[in-house]
Amino acid sequence: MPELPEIEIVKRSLFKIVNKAKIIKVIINNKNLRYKLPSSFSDKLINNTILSVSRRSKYLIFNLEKKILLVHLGMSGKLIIMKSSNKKMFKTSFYYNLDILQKHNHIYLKLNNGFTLVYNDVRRFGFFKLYNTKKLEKIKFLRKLGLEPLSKKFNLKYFKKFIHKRKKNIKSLLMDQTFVSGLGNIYVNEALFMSKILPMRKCNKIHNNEIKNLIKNIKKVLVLSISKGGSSIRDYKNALGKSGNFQQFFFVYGKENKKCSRISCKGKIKKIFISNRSSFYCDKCQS
DNA sequence: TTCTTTGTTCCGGA
DNA sequence: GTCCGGAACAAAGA
Repeated sequence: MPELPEIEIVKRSLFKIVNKAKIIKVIINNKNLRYKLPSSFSDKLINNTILSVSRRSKYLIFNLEKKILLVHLGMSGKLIIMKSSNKKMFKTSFYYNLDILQKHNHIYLKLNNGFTLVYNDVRRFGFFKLYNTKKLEKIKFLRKLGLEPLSKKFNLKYFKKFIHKRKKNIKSLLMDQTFVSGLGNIYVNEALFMSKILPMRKCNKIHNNEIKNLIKNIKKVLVLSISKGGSSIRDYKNALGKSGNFQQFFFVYGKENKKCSRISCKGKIKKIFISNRSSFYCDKCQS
């Protein structure tokens, strides 16, 4: 499930391939993504040059000359680079391998540099949206997003101000994209474990030193994950077909009934549902 | 057939 | 008006 680090890695891995490349052909196999692609999509996208790719939260922003192509990968979306001449494929992130099914290739963007960008999505919860503007503030998906977790402004002061008079549980707060944007279920579970805070704690009952530690751990787990992805990406050409190594860094996510990974802890990882989302925590060291 | 998975949106109640 | 939790939604695999 792509969250901020995975999107960041996709962005970085796309950098050399798509920058300054012109889209010379658009093939749509299935327009029924999260939002149905309008019939004008191909015509409006073709002949545009990709000036750069940036990221905001879990969104990829393809900066075209006079337009913006906004891409969200949903829960199973993947961008794959294909060498047009020999159909050889390169993954753009490490959280998936290359055993992908052709039938889930929904969009092909053929570039003028010999590469084709392929959008593959089993669940089709992702989307592509083309805007006739260069102004990010005009895009409703981006307008309401909270701070980037890695920004300096995401600190104790901001945290305290936001939770003033609020009392939702800490896990739902961290999942709230209008508060902090880019975290998903996995990193929220991991950061709370690292901070020894139970996911169901009310956010207004968490002490300042705990909040400081939590903020530190959120940044830490994101940076660590990006660095792991980076190292995997660097040799991705040699790692063709090799499955991702992402899961090995999880402490709690998907570890139900496993022993707590803290050496001195005798606890067990429990699974509960909070706001309909699976939540994992150690029953001994998180409180 | 039913359950699970996700981020996002919407809605009713407080 | 604002906040919160729960449900709905998209699709497909187990």
